[in-house]
Amino acid sequence: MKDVRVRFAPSPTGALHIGGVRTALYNFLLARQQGGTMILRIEDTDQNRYVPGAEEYIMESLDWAGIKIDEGVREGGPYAPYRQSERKHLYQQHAQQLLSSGHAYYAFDTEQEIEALRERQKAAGSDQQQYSSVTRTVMRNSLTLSAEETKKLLDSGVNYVIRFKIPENETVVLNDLIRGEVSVNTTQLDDKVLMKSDGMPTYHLANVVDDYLMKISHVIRGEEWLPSAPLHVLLYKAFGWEKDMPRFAHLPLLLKPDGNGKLSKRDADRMGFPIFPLNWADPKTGEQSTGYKESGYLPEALINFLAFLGWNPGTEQEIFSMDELIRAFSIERIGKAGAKFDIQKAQWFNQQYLRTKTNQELAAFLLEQLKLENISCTQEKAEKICALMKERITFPQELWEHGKFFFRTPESFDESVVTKKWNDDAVKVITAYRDAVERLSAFDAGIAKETLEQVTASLQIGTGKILQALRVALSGLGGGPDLMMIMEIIGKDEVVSRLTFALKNLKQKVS
RNA sequence: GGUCCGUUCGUCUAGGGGUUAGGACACCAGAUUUUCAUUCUGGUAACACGGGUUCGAUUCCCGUACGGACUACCA
Repeated sequence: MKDVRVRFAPSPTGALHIGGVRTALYNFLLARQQGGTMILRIEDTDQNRYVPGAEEYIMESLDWAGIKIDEGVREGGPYAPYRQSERKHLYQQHAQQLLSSGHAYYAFDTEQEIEALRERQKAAGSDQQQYSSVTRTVMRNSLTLSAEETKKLLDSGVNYVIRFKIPENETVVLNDLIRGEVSVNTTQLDDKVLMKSDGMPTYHLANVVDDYLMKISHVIRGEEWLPSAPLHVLLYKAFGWEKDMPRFAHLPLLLKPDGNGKLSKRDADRMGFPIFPLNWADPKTGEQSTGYKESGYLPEALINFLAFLGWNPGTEQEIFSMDELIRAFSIERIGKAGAKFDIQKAQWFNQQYLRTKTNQELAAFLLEQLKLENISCTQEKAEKICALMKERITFPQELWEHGKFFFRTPESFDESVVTKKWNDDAVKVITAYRDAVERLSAFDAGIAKETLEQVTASLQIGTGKILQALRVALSGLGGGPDLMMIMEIIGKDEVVSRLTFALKNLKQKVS
């Protein structure tokens, strides 16, 4: 068996779509598992759609996701260059080869002429595509024109394209690793443009030439390519590369969470989740998009989630590290049907991965957030807070969002808790407790608790009755981590001052 | 319209000629947590439909329906 060489081949027309990340991932998993090579090829043959920065964005996104590239524009490699715009001469050369072997021809038709053809076909009620084995005989091309006329036209500098001459009435059989045998008759295929009038190849030519030249063993790509795969097979045949043709695997699509259809940026925006791995500012429209990274998703969680969208190991294990995925992955276990994108599942994975982080790792997130808020905090205190918050959050930013009270005296208090729990007993206990704490010389969670119990015992009021009131007085919230630990972290002085503040501000609530 | 691909709980899916059709997310309930979250336990919930083949089909075959992709000098 030949070496496994796979490629991820995005075109730099914007940010990398999340579906693209999954395609890259599957390629990467196969490569790593088989000790093969992962290639990143930039398919920038459409100059009109080129977006500056997109290429860098793609590479940064893959870096973040942990998808490592072995050969590519940045890494180099034995088959460089890896940017198609820099391989122009190769496509020219190969197109010439097809021309001389009779598998391709020049076509001089203008846009208007093609449009007219389309109209005629439509009027005739034909299902046939615009440029085919029957219609090419009535168009202006090197098949209908004499050699002299063709040469004259070529020399005159008029626009022309090179089209593939689809064989007549032949059944093309494709053996897809995921879908099995897919066959189509060539009468259904049209004479696709191979070389555009600007001298650039189309995807079809470039992809086949490059995959062959780069010795790609497996083409793993989205299902949207399935309809043109037979054309690619025909191209391999025309070049005489049939025996070196890569294996194909067409991945099921990622579908929108509700309704039907391919997952789009619109859907993501509408449902309020990211579609791109990293933040992206569209240089053309100026539109800003928030990425998975910036939304607080951990790369390992996203990867785990994505891996399971269309693939599963056949066991009941759900949590897989990249290494485990590499070991367990197989193309055979990729499903055929499209997978709806369920962001809730992604959140669950994130939560799972977040709690495997050490307090130290989590503290880094918190400290970073605090810096933005201009709040200083020691490493030790941050770690203590993280230990307390870890099991209660899904995203790292919630360390701050749900833990603001560790750093800021609450200015408002949860109304429903106040209404239900702020009563005479609570005021009595909290007043006495505040005074008792004030007299303390040492203070920690244990002492805080002991002191509280003494106070409630002497007032003959159940601790449980007033705990919620104490919590809302200290944090402003009705829920949260262990109250005694909160007090330990904010410290004695802060406890006293918060209680004083609450007592003063909530007094009027007592009925 | 045409071509191709697909269809198991709401979602991701396992399974496969005879199963109580399994798991996970989500949802609901109970327990624990004197709060909230976590955790634990339990629960609701699926083989698109119609014909075959077969002793038997959700599983194999053929249709139908539905859905999707493609149908550019875009990838």
